Amino acid sequence: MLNMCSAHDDLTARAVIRDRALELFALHGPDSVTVRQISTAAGVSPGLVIHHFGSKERLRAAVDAHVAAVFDGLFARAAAGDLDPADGASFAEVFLRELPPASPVPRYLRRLLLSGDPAGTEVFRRWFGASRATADALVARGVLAPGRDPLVRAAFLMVNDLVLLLLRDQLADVLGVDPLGQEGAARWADEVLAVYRDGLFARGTERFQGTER
Amino acid sequence: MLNMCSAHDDLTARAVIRDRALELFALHGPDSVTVRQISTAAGVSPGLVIHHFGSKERLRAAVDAHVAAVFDGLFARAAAGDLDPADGASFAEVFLRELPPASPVPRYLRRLLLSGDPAGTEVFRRWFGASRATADALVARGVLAPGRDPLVRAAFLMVNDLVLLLLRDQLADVLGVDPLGQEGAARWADEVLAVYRDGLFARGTERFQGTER
DNA sequence: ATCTCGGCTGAACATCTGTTTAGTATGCTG
DNA sequence: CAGCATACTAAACAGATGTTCAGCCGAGAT
Repeated sequence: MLNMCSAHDDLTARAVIRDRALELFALHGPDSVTVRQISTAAGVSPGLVIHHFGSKERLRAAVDAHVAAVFDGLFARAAAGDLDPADGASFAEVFLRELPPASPVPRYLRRLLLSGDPAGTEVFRRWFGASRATADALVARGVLAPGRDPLVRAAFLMVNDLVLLLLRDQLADVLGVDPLGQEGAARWADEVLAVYRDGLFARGTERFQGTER
Repeated sequence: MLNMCSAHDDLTARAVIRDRALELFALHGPDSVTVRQISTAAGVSPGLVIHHFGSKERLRAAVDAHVAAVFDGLFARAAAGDLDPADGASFAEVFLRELPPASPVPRYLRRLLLSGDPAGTEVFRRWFGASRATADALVARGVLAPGRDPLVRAAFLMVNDLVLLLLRDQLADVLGVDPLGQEGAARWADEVLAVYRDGLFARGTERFQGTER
């Protein structure tokens, strides 16, 4: 099984520091994490962290770049058709399945997107580009209706997907089931597809949709 | 001089400190903001901040409570039908219209939700409760179809709305227009309503829209 | 063998952190 | 009036923070 933790050699202390920093940053936010916490988590001295990255800020930038690279890889594989969308066809789900179960990357992405960091904006742009591309493809194949405002429609579909990553914990709280887990994802996809298929409003024809899945 | 500490805020230094802290917390995150920054922003000494709130952590809690109270007020007014949903019927839009244009509250809410703070979870719960109530009401009036999974459907509708607050900046970036501004909100609501009405998939009956590509 | 060099450490550095303390001014109450 | 409580400040405190520095260690080159 291939791991996307690093392109080349992996066990170098530099990479260990970066990975531990990623985890801690994702969990508590970069500002609340100290160099000493990172260094002890990586089993090295605080000085070595600075020695390798120059400063805490540059370490943060390196982690940003690393996460962006992970997403680049995922987008590239998605564009190459390497990842089968399966049913549901949700980027978020596919990505989550592609990463290790306890990967800190999604959590870090939340921080990246909601903090307004340029690196987060860049990932968002790329994600949107991919979303738009697949939407266009589905429209070309006659599956999706383009709508009057394809740009906005693509954005709408994308954030409907992305929001599962962002609000996963809160949704799990009120729903009582993890919307990205086994059962929750099924229920969520079911309902979303129902809306996408039949719309939201009560129709004159009584709601009787025999189409079971 | 002014009266002593009272829950009913006005120009008391305590309230000023709280408000400046809210702004700074919303902008940079509570962990990156120092007591001294807050005190100079409020025009007081660092000691006074501690004198009034006991500690920085308790100040943060006070700000959380204040934001929660603001939302409580909005929810109460919404429940009382005091806010007209207008068209589009988006909670996020209505709330944003109700707050001062440069209010730090939405930005603070983002942090609250992403940080997993209990206060954020509480606001989310309340928001979901309100969402579910209005959804139920619309179903009872025969406007909305309940769907097979009303809980999930209500959550879906709610986060479709909430995501505009969370990703406003990123969406504005890729769309080229603020989705909560004048023009952007209209375009967004148009497209969302179209999906909610007609669904997403190309129907047998072709709708001719053909201008693009 | 020596030399060198990069990974690495331990202790120190200056600065910044939240908080405390001592003290002042002012208004309220007896 | 004295007495007291409150809003507030200036200065200091202990500890944490990011960073620097002198030096150790082991491997590869000469």
